[in-house]
Amino acid sequence: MKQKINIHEVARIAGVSKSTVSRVISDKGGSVSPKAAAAVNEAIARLGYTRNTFAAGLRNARSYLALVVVPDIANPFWSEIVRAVQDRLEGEGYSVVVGNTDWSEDRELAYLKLFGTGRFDGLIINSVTDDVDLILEAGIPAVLIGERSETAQIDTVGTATHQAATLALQYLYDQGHRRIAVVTSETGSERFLSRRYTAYKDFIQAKGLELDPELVFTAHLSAEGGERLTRELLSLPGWKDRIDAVFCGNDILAISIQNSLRAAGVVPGKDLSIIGMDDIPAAALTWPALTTIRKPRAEMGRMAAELLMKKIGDPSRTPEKHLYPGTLVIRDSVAHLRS
Amino acid sequence: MKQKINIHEVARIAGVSKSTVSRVISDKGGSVSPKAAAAVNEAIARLGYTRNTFAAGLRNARSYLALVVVPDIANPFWSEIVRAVQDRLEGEGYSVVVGNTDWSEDRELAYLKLFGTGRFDGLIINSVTDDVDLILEAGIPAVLIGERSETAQIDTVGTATHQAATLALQYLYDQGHRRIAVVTSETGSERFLSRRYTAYKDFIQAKGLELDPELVFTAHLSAEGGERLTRELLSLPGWKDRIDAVFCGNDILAISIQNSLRAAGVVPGKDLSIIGMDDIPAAALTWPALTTIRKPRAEMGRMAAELLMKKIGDPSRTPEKHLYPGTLVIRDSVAHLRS
DNA sequence: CTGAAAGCGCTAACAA
DNA sequence: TTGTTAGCGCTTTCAG
Repeated sequence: MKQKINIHEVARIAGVSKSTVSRVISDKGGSVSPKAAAAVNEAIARLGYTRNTFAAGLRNARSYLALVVVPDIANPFWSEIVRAVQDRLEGEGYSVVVGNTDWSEDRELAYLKLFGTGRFDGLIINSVTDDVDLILEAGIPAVLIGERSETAQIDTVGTATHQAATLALQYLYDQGHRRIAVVTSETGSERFLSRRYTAYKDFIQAKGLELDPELVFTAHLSAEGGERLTRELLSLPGWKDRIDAVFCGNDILAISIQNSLRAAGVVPGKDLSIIGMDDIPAAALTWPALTTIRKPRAEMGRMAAELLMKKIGDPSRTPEKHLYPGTLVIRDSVAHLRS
Repeated sequence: MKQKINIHEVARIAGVSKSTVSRVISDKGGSVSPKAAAAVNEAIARLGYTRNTFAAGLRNARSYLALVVVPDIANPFWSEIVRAVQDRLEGEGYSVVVGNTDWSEDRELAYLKLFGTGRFDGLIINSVTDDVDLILEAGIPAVLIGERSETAQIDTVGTATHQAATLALQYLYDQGHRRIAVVTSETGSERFLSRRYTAYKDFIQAKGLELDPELVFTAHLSAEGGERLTRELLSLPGWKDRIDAVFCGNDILAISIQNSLRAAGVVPGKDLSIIGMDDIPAAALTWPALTTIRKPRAEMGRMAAELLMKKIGDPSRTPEKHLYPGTLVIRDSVAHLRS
């Protein structure tokens, strides 16, 4: 891509100066006569000129590049959010780099370091460590995805975890389940764990049920985590009489548990009810189809992108927090008990 | 991120000239005395200096940014390849931008256009359109993933589709299957379709079987495509006597077909055998677990990254073509027939 | 509304 | 082995 055509060449063809060309291409509203603008645009079109991002970046310290860091890009929940971010940001002239942490703090730190090289204008992140201070100190224009941090200092897009969890639990309850196990993330911050757990505890109490600590599990929110958890669950003495439903941290986990259960001769949705969270596409394809809580992924991604644009445009802006409610998607993985 | 610390400042602290600092940080092997190098490195560490990529890019027309374009990032097959590319390239000081085409030619073209803005040094792509000419003409340093193009003009990493397909078909044959349906991609180039189809045709002929055109299906290689295909398949008059196995274009499709079949009361792996291709993680988790052909994803991604680095380093290099063989992974989705 | 001119931070000749 | 110097292409005062 030998690119000899630069702003100077465009100016020459259009019969104006470099400055005028610059004013036209950087739509900052610099005053240019319609005639001059037209001439420039024509020259640009004719030459197939594209502005050199390095030179521009060197001047305005803008890379038009955003970094999005998620824990698991192979999980459709995240890939759809990333997609939404991409769609929105690309419309804004931005490119998006996707980072995958695999729930690893080290990888997350590596991405934060990569950000430090000054290549990116902004960051959208679902933090594993939840180390907001690091981001705040570095003065990085960032948007958090996930309702983890309590900080009001930083723009956040998330789901109302407590509401969503309660929704799931209430449905299980309505179907006659009373002995409900809960599985939360084994990675992630204490705070995060406690949010889902808090909803669980609150619910148990509100219904006047008894909280059995052995019914509170943690797992890696992945297919492998589901297999491991199932083994753990089935090895609980007398589990059949102690558990009639499992509320899972996400769909990937829920589906994996379903499969593992069936492999062990337990029929999910009949012998044991399963409810997930996220409503990834696969949830509708499993056997039985998974009952779960849907989160508005596209909307969340779009909003995250939106907030980032605003933040980059005005770094001193007061941060906003957008929490979206979950909705119940009823399928076949929860049995109806007449208790 | 006010970054006042530049090469000049480093030079001042280290007591050398800007050039010397530049020589140290761009490890091109410019001759620098150990003593000077040490002083520079110390100054860099002390000031927390990171080189301004725009300025550097402006000089050497290098962005240290690579674009990877795949058809479906939510498919673990692709996300693992991307991961491998990332791992390799990040070690080289590169960042990776991931593009998702959704099998859409328009989106692919949009990414090619994005590349044209000069932001990227290189491209790794699984082309939907297979429009290699466009890439070639633009003189883009690129590596193709997938065995589609016949061109020897461009570096390519892929799987030996014919070999892999034959492996699958032979296994079905060995298990006693004689009426084998095949499903290839409905999108993608004619050439691509014909490659898998050719293997099928060759196999049928080699075994002296009769080719039934109605057993040749095309589908979108996705979960939705699988549902649709299953309906199509089950509506084939007398399918029970005409098909005893289905060879699928990829695992996502195969799994979806399994689920759809079961929903229709047909037991996969018993009433109808299914064999996939890719060996994505989910293949081991389905019910029944999917028999499939494994492709060396990580190795392929690593090699693609490798080739791209070489190409960027020396654009006039003769392109290489690396085709990896598939291996059979036997699980439970293929019945053993005593015919 | 437009043009001239001064760099942004870095690298690569070229000299020393 | 080192330092000096001239830009890379663009934006942005500052005059006009």
